[in-house]
Amino acid sequence: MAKQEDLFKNVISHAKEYGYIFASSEIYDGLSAVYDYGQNGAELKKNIRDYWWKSMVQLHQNIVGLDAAILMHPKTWKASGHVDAFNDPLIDNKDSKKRYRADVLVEDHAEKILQKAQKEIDKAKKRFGDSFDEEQFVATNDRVVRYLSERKEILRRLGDSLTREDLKDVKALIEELEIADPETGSKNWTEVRQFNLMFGTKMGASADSSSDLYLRPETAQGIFVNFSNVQKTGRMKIPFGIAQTGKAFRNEIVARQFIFRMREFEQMEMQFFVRPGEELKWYEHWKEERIKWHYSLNLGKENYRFHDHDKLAHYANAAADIEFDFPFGFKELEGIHSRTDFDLKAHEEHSGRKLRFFDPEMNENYVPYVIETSIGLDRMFLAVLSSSLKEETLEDGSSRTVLKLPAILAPTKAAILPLVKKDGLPELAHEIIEELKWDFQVQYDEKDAIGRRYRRQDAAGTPLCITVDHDSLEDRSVTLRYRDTMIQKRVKITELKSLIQEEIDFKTWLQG
RNA sequence: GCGAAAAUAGCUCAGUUGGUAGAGCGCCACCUUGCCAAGGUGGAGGUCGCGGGUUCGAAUCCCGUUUUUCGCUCCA
Repeated sequence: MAKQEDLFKNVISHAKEYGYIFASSEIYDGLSAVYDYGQNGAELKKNIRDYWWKSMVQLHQNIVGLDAAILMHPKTWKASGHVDAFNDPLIDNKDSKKRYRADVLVEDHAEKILQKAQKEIDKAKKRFGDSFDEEQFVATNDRVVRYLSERKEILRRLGDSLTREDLKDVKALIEELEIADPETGSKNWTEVRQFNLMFGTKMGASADSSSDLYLRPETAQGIFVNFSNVQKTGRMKIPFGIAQTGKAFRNEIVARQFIFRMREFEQMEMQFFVRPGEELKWYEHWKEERIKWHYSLNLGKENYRFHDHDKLAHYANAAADIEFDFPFGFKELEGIHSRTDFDLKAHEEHSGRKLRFFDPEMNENYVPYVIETSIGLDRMFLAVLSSSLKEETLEDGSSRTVLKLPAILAPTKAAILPLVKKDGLPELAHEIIEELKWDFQVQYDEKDAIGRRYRRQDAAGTPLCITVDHDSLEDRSVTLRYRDTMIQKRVKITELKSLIQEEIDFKTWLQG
């Protein structure tokens, strides 16, 4: 376990040292669970996104892209269920560490008072028998009247406080009523806090004319609300998919583990629309397709596993996660969900628009069922980064740090290194860069001994080094050195382009 | 959110009973070497997380606060 922690710390500090990931606004002490991608991180992230996009959109005639806005009409989140499902006042008990809904605690307490009143009524009923006038008793009996008005007052105040969002008063109420933890009896409570997973914001410059909006907590809804636009303008026939990458925001209660769970994160997802009844077939299909995509990057098959959900979300009829063995254990990397027609139907109801497809084969129209594949780009980034960082012991007993990124994802494809920084070698190196930069991200480095420069590129994840020496001036050849094997080859400068291309060829990578 | 720990140079850290900061690596310049890291010379860089307090004097003691990490908790 301690070893795992060390490994994770290594990944984090390596990510910073080599310009992959920085804490957000670090000069102001950082912002919790928000991170920035540095010069190399931005490249790696873009390359992962491209690898996904190409495999989804470019390779499938029936999948098209979309780039929906982060801000959406507020009704979207009513329809999706996000507004109601994640808007609770919560309170923690400091002793038992249990978390409760504050309003439920108070309501339960009020219910108990009602039961007390009921007991009085029942007792009286027994005593007086048939002559018992319940209405009169309830209106006049001191105890019952007191109980009932007490209960009424509590509920009135709770409702009041909640409407005014006065959480301090809810806490005060809990304290005044001496409500205890139902399980342990402890009255040691934290403050009441409103938990809403969605970030709110305002549209419109002045406060009084503005309307409340949310930053989207998932990108999926942007696809659903555009279903008809894309289907009609793209003349899409079922089955077809819409793919999208983009930022989403969640106000996580606890956001931890580096870029694994961030408040601002990027999703890559594809919603695949199918005929009702065929969804489970397609669900299996995409499970298989997606795991193949992951395997193609050679991060190690043993690092992946499926986790099928037993407990399904309100909208799903089948769901599985692809989990990855992160430095802190197997965790969700991608979700594949059979979302049924829940979302499109909900949007039909809330918008009053038809979100349907006329199926000529069946000669009927229907709300399509949806298979969703949704992968966290930042999580994929972490999976790639953490599984690529290796500490190797070489034959001579020395060690080197290598970032064995899949070459197709590496930020820099090749470093061009003059053996010495004189005798015209830097000039030739720059000529080579001028030649290669049109096709590849390449980098020049002349500082320090050649061996040290190799190691520096190893640690940064550059798959190839090209070294220019004195012979190069004569024979127009250079040394090509491979990061993973450390093997060196003498090659013609004119061959470089195709040799680099070979290392990062999309088809070769994806088809393994 | 609760509990614990930490915060000193870009990084890793030292700083003795309180006397206004050091090392190694890295970085920059120059010299030297030249195909698998750590040669020489010179140099830049820190109001010791922030705010108070005690004291003649605080990186060091006290209080508060912020951030980070770990555990618990939560997780469409």
